[in-house]
Amino acid sequence: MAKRSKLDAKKTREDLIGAAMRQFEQQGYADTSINDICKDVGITKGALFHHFPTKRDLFLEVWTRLQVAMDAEARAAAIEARSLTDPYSAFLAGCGVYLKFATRRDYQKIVLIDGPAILGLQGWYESDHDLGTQNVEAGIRYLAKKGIVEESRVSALAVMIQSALNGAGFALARHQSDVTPDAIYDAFEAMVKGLR
Amino acid sequence: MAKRSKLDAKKTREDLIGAAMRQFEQQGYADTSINDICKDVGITKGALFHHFPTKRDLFLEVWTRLQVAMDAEARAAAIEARSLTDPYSAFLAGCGVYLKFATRRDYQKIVLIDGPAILGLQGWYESDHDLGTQNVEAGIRYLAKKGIVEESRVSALAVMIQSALNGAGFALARHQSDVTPDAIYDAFEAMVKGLR
DNA sequence: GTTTTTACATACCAGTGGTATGTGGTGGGT
DNA sequence: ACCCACCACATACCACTGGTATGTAAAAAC
Repeated sequence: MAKRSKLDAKKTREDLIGAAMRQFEQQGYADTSINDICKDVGITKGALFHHFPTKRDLFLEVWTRLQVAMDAEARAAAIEARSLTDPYSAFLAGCGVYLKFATRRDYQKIVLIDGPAILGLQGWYESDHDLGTQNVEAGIRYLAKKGIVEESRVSALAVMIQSALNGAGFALARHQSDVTPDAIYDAFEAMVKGLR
Repeated sequence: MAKRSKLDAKKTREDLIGAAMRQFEQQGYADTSINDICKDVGITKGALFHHFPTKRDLFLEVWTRLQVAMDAEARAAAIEARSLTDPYSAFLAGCGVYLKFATRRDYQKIVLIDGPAILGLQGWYESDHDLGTQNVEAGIRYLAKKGIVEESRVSALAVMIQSALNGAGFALARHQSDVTPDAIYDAFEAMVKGLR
């Protein structure tokens, strides 16, 4: 046992998050046991509970990592598109990134499916104020400033459009014959275009 | 112990479902223990596992009850509105009923939040084919027949609009100042009207 | 009237998340 | 150079969980 330095502690913490990320994605939160995660990392429960006071806290960390990754990518895409083309397609670009994440297995299982059940609706929206909502709402608010949608509808549209993208992600993950990525993009554009 | 007839068995079964419904709503699936439900009903675990082979099956029964109730109400509202006015407002009437359910605490907690985590995406859609999706899709398909939306977009629009209504229900439940029922209805109409 | 089935109760199990405590190495203060 | 508080773990233990195996008395079937 030569590992006691602070640097090694940081590493074990990251290992824990990594192992938890994998197992939460593959088996879900409920079917992932603390012991399994520890065995995966090669430590004992004492270590895990030293880094994370509860299983929920570990999950929250994993959840946050995914949200932050999504946020960064969406923000970058929106900013880039915004400077190149019109605000409308900039908004669509941001939505495209979010939709991409909503199709990913890990994002689905951890953020969209287990997230609400573990963190609760309160925690879901309180924890970092749900970066997904923030992004979509920022995009719509931008459209409102440009006069494309009505100011009073921004908040309501934001929650609905974000949810719509979530549902689209789920539908795509199911690989139903008539719900293809193209069909989703097409229908989404048709739905959003009507706002003008 | 005079209760052994089939009639009494039916009653205990209903009692179990009722108690489970309440506790699943108030404490969530994970924080509701089999023992608590049994204590509530006044029986032992042996009886519960006689009626439901697993905790998940009991949850599925509760989940189904809610879905069936929603389906009946939505179907009735849509049919009534359809015979009175145009297909478009008939569709809106059905969506209104679904939105009403999406705002209810029990429907939120059991069907929308815990449902996906417990049943999984597969089970969510397989169990009775998700009556919510069925209803929304039927409405949109009806609109397509009337030439109001494009036939090819029906499935994609269905999943997205249903999800949008879910998100709207959650937003309404949070009582945010700028997301009022009126704002939601207004924005939803604006979003759907654009499809024509 | 006997047998089978139903509707429970009882006793028990492995595994769970969580806690209390122990312990050896590390790093900062002097 | 020494000391000691603290840190990063390990160990041992806990109440409780969902689930099972078995028992049992009443009801239904024949």
